[in-house]
Amino acid sequence: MPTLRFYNTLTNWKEDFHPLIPGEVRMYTCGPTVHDFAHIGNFRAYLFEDLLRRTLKYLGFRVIQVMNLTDVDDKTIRKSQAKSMTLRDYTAIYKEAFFQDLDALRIERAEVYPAATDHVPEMVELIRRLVEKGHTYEADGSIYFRISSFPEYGKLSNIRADELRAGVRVDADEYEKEDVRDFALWKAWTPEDGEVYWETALGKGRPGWHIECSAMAARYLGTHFDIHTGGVDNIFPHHENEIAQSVCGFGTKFANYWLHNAHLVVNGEKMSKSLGNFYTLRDVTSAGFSPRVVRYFLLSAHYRQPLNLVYDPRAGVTESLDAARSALGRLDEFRVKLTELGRRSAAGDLQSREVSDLLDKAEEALVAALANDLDVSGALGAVFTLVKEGNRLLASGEMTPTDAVAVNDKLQRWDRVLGVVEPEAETGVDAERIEALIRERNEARQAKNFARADEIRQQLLREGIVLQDSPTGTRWKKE
RNA sequence: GGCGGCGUAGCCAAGUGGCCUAAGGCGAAGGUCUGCAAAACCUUUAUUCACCGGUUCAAAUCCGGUCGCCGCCUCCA
Repeated sequence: MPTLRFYNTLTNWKEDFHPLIPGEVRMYTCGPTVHDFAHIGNFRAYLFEDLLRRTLKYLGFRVIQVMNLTDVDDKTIRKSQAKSMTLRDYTAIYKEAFFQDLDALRIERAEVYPAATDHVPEMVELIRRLVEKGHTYEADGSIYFRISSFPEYGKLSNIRADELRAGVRVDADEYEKEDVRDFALWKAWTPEDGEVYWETALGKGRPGWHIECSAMAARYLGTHFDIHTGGVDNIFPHHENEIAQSVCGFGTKFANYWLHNAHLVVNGEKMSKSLGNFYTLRDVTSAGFSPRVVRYFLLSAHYRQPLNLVYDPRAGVTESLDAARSALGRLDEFRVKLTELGRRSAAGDLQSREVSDLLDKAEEALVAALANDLDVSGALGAVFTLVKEGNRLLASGEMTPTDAVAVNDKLQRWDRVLGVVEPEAETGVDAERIEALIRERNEARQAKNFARADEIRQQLLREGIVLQDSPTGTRWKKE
């Protein structure tokens, strides 16, 4: 097995990975704030984390992943109030939608999805520890973390107090903070919070945003664990603050490796509602692209590289997703041929030397790429090199039925880490009727009645069914 | 202004000291095959890695500088 290496934001270096407990990886991944549908840029982050956990498992590690659900913050409170709903009812809608999207995108479930509102006692306990150790101060009933009490503050992001851009707004209602980087651990209740509050030892109020991750990570992973991930935008202040809270509160180290994914950009611009280039998974699937195509696209570039989605459906521009769909189509065609040939294999048949060498080399290339800081482009390169070589052997007749089974098995095995090989289940298609029409067409072709044959081809084409004749029979697929 | 990332073919995108006269995908051109149509296969599509210096026997890869792009700088993955 090649050495597994990750780029660690903490050290700005690609490092060899060594988990705290051999063979086991504990990771915390920042999850969604459930006040709206997640957009496909958000899913790039969750897909990166999915690739990370699948890669670790593929390489033989046991993985314990925790992803938080942030179901209380200013925005969420405001939006639920606007709908006259309780916080719980309101966030339930988006929690459900989030899990539907995860399933559609074939994102493996984490081991635990703790919701912030279910862990207030743990947060209160951590804040209490921070108060005891003198890392906090109180102002108007709210409790703030005092940055100056933690000399290591800024190590992750390399941001120093004197480097913060001068003149940038300091929220008017936070004038009482001693340092602009100080942040709220506990927010005292205000009338705008309405029904949203907890009566605790700290008073009536609600937790600050950062504290949930420190508290829930400790609860499910321990205070010192292996990997923490999130989008680059979280480096400062969120992750910096998590480190401060956890290290000061628990007195242990926090995460050993920090991995951050770059953003998805759309036509070279940041995705935002105001620019009108803001897309949810629902938007893209209703434009005719399957979640599998979206998964392939979002996964295809290295996670630390900004990924550009060339997409403007109103102008008919769908380049990126078209390319992804074509590439998957090529893979699907290959697998159909392998399956057809594989059916003729018999027990005791030998695999050819050439194919087994090809598979060994491909496996080596795939694993080496993934172990190198999740170089998924390199891994897909290995997949398509196998497709290309395999097609060559198929065309020249050098591939035996047993070889075909072996190649197909290999692709299926790889799908455990890639999650893009299996085609989407066809829905709304009457396969028996189509096959009956294909039989009729082939009889017509035998009888040289090509007019009838073409008629059937056209009829099916109107339904979006494409026929492909081959020496071994006629295949069909939905376009 | 500070911090971080990045600039590789028409487009997307790997490769971070020698196997690179640079993977893979999309697109394009020619050919083989084919009742039609497609797929597949073969060939072609970067002697070059933003630019300029330097280190080295050897650089897309390391160092310095220049130009350009993106992100973060208080709650956005």
